Amino acid sequence: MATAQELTRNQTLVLGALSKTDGPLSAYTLLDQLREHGFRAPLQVYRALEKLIEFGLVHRLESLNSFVACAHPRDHVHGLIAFAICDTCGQVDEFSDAVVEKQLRGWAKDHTFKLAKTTIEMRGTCQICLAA
Amino acid sequence: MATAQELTRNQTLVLGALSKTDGPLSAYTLLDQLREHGFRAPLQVYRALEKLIEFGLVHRLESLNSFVACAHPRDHVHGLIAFAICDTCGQVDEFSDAVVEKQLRGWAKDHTFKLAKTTIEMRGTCQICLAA
DNA sequence: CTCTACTAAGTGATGTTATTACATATTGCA
DNA sequence: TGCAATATGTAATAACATCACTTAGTAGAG
Repeated sequence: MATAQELTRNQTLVLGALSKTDGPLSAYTLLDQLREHGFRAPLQVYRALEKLIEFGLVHRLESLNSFVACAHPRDHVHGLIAFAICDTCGQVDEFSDAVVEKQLRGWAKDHTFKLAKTTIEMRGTCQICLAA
Repeated sequence: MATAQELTRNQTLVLGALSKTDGPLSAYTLLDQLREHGFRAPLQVYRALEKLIEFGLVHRLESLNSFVACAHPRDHVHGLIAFAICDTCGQVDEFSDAVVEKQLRGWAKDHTFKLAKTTIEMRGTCQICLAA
């Protein structure tokens, strides 16, 4: 499997755009931002995203239909990841919780459910926006 | 706030369609099923869903862009709900886990994050499909 | 070296999900 | 009755995602 060392041009461009942005971006926002680099069609973005997600460099936020660069790309195998998304400013906080992971894996084991992927997304208001 | 006793015609139709179906339905599938009852436009479905979700009678599955009838509509105030979704047969298992809820609420408290809504969705293969 | 198989990329069309904007109707109640 | 609030109808459009087909690059087998 390819690693971060061997990203293609399109993958590099998409990851770059996500990395320099302080929050999630939709596929079409990415497309618009990358038009100046030659992107013409949604599929160019979606294909790059698919690989980047596979590599663990990008996460998809299901409740937002958007994408963020992974906050901890060095940790090759971080377990289950949770997100706290501020509905006011759009900031995303990425974290892991071993207890939550243990509980959910336990449920899956108890119910003979073969877990492929888990989504945990908390929506609300972040500290900064609460203060403002 | 309205309760299950006072659903409008459209809400009743949408909830009925979801209830008699053994799995999640998309808004447009609901629309198609309800055309014979006079539905003509997506908004009729989305507006009914919005209210039903507010009433706690329906849940939205973010990772599927679909909707399911609540498995425990009697429990007025069940806490945080998690879903196990079989990617093979589409079956959805709805459950609560007090420990998970405690952990996530704890994270929110520690980070002064005002929690509005939490999504937990596990994707994988259910027991029945594993056996098959 | 060159054939083949595989992976990546380009392009247009299309499919799917969700909302905006505006008009009309119904309901609860002073 | 008449007002306010809620619900509904309808068309258009926006936002998100994939399909089908084509072309190009790249790595290994022979």
